[in-house]
Amino acid sequence: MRRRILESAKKLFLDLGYEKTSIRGIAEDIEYSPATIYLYFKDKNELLFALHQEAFVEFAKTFVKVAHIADPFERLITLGREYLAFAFANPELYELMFLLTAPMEALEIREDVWEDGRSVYMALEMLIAECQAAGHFKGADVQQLSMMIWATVHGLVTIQLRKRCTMFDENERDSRIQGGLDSLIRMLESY
Amino acid sequence: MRRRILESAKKLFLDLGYEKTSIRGIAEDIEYSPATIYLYFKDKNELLFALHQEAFVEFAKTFVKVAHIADPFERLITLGREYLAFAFANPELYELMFLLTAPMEALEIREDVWEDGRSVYMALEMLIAECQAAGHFKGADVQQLSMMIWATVHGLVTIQLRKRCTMFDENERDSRIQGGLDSLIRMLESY
DNA sequence: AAATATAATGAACAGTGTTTAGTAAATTAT
DNA sequence: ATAATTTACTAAACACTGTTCATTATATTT
Repeated sequence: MRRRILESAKKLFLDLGYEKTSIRGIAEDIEYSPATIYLYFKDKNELLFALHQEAFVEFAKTFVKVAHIADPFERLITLGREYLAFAFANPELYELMFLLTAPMEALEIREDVWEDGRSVYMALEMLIAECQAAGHFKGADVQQLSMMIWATVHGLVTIQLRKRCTMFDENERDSRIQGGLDSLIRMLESY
Repeated sequence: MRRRILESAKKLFLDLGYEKTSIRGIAEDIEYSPATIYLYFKDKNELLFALHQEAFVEFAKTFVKVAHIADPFERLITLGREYLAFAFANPELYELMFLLTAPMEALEIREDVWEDGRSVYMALEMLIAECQAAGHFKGADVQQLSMMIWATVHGLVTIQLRKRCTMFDENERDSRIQGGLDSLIRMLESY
């Protein structure tokens, strides 16, 4: 039953977005009463946290996708592109993972560590360390550089998802965002 | 009256955060009925859009604060630091400006251009063009670089505000974020 | 003074997340 | 086989949110 709820929630969330996905909507979709949801999930935040975890499973495939690339720097660049591609192909999943407050509130109540975020971030740090070992980023602090790289791609996605590139014409927004990524790549190349 | 509503809304929003600020709460604070709010604002989104505009007035002081710095590159670096400082000193204002969906929805209904965002972004672009004219960022595309720089600082703020640096110990989060900014500055210095 | 405009409201509507006492069905114990 | 217990589910209600609208009181104009 828990599975059914999650599948319905995911479907509605992807179709309608976060704000339009209600407990009642999910209950109606699975043809149960709203109170039934609470037999399986403590509250809505917990439900969204479960979806957040599932989104990370999907997202992890991005890392798998680039794993075959032998050169660490090439892998990093491709990962950056794949990160943006994933975010724009799955905006709702990206919101669940990195923007919505609900999942992190659920985690905070539990006083649990954010294992999904930690493991993905550590993978990024290790990749950047690998690049450095291969001769890139001379003299850079891996931790700082990792944060900077993540912040940049995350910022690009966020600016787009939360509609903060509307100062540009519609036909120019994508190229502006991609241009930001290109600029990052160029800087990393010349580091 | 419109002023009173805005002041109350701002106060409650800063005190309680976005999710806890309701039309009824504002109405109670000014001792009027909730329906009165709608005599002055079309809906909640419009109210939040008005606050969004006020937040930009505050934010613009960040630019004024660095304007006296003669060297454009120094000005840019200081602006970056002030950007983060502003965001962390005024998280709710930053949310209104750059994260919440409500203000942009109000703008979209109106089919208006995002003048606040545009003017601030253009100021950034001009500052970066000025740096380039002074000899920095050789060969860089100003538009791309501007987007990249904004995305980075915005990403850093967003990671913090939306609690996505909880994979780090609490006593290390600030230094990780600041480290990301330091990394950006270092890269800009060596560009 | 009468007519009109303005400012404000009580009540209600539609919707949201959540809780709880109760019920029906399934399972276990006697 | 019957009684007791457990499990799965729900109808109803609560507290709250954003919003609308017919109505009323007050101010202004004719």
